[in-house]
Amino acid sequence: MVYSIGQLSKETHCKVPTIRYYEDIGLLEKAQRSAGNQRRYTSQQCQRLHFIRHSRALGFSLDEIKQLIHLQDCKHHDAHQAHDVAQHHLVEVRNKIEQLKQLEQQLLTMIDNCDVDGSDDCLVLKSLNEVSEKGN
Amino acid sequence: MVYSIGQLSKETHCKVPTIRYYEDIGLLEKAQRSAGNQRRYTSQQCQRLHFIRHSRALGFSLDEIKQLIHLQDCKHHDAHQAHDVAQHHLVEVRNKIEQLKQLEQQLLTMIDNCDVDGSDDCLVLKSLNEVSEKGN
DNA sequence: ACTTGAACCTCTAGTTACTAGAGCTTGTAT
DNA sequence: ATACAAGCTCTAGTAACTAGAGGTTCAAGT
Repeated sequence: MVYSIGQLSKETHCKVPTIRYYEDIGLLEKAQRSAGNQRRYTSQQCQRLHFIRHSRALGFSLDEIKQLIHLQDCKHHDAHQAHDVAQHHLVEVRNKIEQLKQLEQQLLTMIDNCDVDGSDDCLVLKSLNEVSEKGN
Repeated sequence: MVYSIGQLSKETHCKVPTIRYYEDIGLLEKAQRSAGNQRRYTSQQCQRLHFIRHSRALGFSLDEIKQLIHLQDCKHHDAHQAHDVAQHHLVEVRNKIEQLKQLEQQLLTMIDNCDVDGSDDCLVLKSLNEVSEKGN
């Protein structure tokens, strides 16, 4: 099976300029070209792009994905390196969730305070104007 | 009270280049200048920068903050517009939390599967290679 | 008054992960 | 043979800053 860039795009739900971008930064190897200089992809490359998109959907950065791909290509890697990358990413995701939950609470408090008040001024603005001496 | 940019930076925990950046994009009004062309800030501007940093800490985008500032400056605004901006932001934060929780689950599953297996290959890579037909 | 050095100035470019557009060429179907 | 979709390259734009170069000003100490 040989794919044009448009076909690959449909297959992987990855936009055409994004595919070219991945090639530019060396995440996808340079595609073969047709007689007229158009990109032609193999199933292997399609598989790799699936891997990249799947990883992106899980929130891995392009840099992390580069590492994962390297681990895949390097036969003699430590079995647990990919595991470590994933583990590290999990920790980051959990931190992010914690941060956002705190944020949610602060927003809620702000909005609720405003609801209680029947006055002309929205307390949201007042609340944002209060200098929080706590954070850093 | 008059502040130099460095003093303002300390007061607000906002880096110097960031303050200049905010001025560039029109989020902070242009500062007065000393005889030697250095920026001089008033307490009002300090207050405004506090407002901006506080809002950023709550995850508002610079665009949203521009709206909030406009609401503050415009005397005859609808009392609930700022409320709406905050409410909308809250929804976004909650969506983000939901997404991240799903992500956390997928990562956990991936990592756990790998732990169970005692083989040479880390299943994290295998897992990322599986084409998920579900997502879009 | 003079000197030193920290803090300031402007301007350009880099970061992440793409996206959009201009202007041109190729592939394919009729 | 011709039309037009799809491809090509290259540049620039997005968000929210950050870093660096190369030069100027301020304030404190002598």
